[in-house]
Amino acid sequence: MATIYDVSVLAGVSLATVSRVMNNNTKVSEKTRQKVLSAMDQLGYRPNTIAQSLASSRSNSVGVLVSQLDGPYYGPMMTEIETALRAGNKHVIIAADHSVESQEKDGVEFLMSRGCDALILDVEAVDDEYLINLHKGNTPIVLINRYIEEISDCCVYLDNELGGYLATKHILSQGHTDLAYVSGPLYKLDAQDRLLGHKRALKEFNVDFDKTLFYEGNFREFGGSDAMNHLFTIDKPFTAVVCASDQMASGAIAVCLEKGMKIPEELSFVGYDNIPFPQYISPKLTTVNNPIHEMGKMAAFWVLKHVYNDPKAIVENTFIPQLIVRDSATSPHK
Amino acid sequence: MATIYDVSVLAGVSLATVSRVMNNNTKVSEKTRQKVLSAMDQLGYRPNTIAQSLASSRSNSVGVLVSQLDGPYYGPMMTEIETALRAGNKHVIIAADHSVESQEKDGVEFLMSRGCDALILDVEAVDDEYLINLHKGNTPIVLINRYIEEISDCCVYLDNELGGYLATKHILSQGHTDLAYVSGPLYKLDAQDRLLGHKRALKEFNVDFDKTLFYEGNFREFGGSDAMNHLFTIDKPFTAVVCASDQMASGAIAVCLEKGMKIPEELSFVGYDNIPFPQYISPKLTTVNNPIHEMGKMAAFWVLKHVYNDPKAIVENTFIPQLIVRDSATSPHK
DNA sequence: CTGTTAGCGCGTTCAT
DNA sequence: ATGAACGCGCTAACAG
Repeated sequence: MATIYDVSVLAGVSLATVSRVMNNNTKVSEKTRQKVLSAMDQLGYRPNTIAQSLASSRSNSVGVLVSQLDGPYYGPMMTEIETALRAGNKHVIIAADHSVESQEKDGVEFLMSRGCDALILDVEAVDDEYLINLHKGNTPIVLINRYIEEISDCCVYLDNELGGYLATKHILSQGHTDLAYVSGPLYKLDAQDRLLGHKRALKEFNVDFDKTLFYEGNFREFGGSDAMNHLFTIDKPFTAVVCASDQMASGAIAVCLEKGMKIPEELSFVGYDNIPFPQYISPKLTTVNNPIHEMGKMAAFWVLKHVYNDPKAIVENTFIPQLIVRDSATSPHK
Repeated sequence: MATIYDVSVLAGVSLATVSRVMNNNTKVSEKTRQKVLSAMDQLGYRPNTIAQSLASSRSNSVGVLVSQLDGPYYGPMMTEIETALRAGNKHVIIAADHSVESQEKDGVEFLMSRGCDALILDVEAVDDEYLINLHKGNTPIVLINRYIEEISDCCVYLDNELGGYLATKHILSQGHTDLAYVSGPLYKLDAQDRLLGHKRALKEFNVDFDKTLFYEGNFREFGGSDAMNHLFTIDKPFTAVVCASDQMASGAIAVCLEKGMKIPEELSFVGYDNIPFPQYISPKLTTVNNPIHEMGKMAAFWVLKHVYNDPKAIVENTFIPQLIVRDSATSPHK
């Protein structure tokens, strides 16, 4: 690999000049600039980014920490982050914790020691205080899917309470009064907020929240299956089930279809997230849009703007969920 | 951030000694070793990996290039790669091309200039020659999902021809003789191989391949929908459709269910990949297992073994697909 | 506008 | 077993 030195010799200029044309901060005469450029070209020169980082104490890489890399949720988010950052010529270093506190902290340390210029975090196990402290450090952080008042400027999040409200309101508006609710794990903030929204809608329609028709799942497909299997054993009628994720809704619907039930005629469903797959099954899932890819992009833009001073990056912090009506919910059959 | 120098001062030893206890190559007396260790501890010292890389010309990071980050396919693969590599204390730098040749080459350059110790590539647009040349370079590469004879030792792949054969054989064994085939894009090798396997099974059962019942999709859900919409317009009977991916199978089945058809009674389906989702819909999809996460792990192990000399990493290159029988295919109704 | 020089933090010879 | 000194490839003052 050719170095900056080789280039300088071939071009007949000094080391510094070569560096200048690369970073075009300072003025360089057009003539020497061309000499350098052609020398770089001849040698097939590629700057050693490691050395650049060490000298400039800037790694041009941003760390991304998420709980998992698979699933319909993080994939699109990662895609947008990578695309946005690479367009700005930055790299993405990823790490996965598994919603385990120690691993989340580990991941942060790991990325920081790698000299990341900033961290994009989608963490749920660590507490607010830890993040507030982290925010005071030298490495800028941006939080996806989490709102902390004290550091709200670096939070990119969805109004999950509103989303929960919209989903349940849609069901109630169609005349249902006996609703089951399949929640996500309640240690997660988004699960909590969605439930809050659910309850608000209930109150608005003067429908009582029925604890026995509540099930805490894990956001995954089998969480939904488990929920239905449970709900069918207890002896309470219900005409609709509100699910806190599309994956759970899908798992739940599958159980019903297995039993030969007609959906939505016998039972209505709403999901949450608007992941691609349930658009392609029957019945097409009515759900709430979770613009996770947009949030990924915004987190990347936040970094581009605040860390790399990219003026083109405009960021939006708050996202508003929208109801997406498809075929899985209808009025209750009497 | 404390540096190696700070540690050396606090411990009352030289710079070199600190470096020695970190890399414990050379012998250090137990006494000084402890002094250094405690000094590091007190300062909360974390080595600057950038500096380590520059000095040792080893970045401890491996580049991963895939066509996309989302979808049920790459997520699990990335998860395994990240897990395996991080266990070996290596980082993952990711880049996404979009199956576009120029972007694939760009991605490779990008990762190499970042000083990656090795590259894990899941590329499909560049030709064999390019990869063979790359293989001659200084940066080791390992290919996922691609077999190139000349560099077979660094290929991790699935026998897609066999998978295609198994899927179709399963259908034929149940008595179907009129099969439609929904293929992936034929510029992709795996799509080609699956089709080859399909044809081999056909020949074995003395069934002619019917070009009019062939559709080239894009591996995605709507590719399957498009296929069915097309197949229903042409006036040819068929009792089963073999799909080259689960996503296409799902899209195809959805179209049928919309029309009120009974699956598999009126039409049988086989998929390919064994992604999670179609296990949770009705009917549960019969498919061929594609151990993509295993392949990701093996690629990581390959790097651990050949690049970082990890003796614990044992690697397997070839993977054998298996038929997974569920509910979407049955004998044809007469 | 351009060249000289001193680090960035660490690994690695050489001596001792 | 340990320390001094040099170099990895590049950026960033500081001169000129």
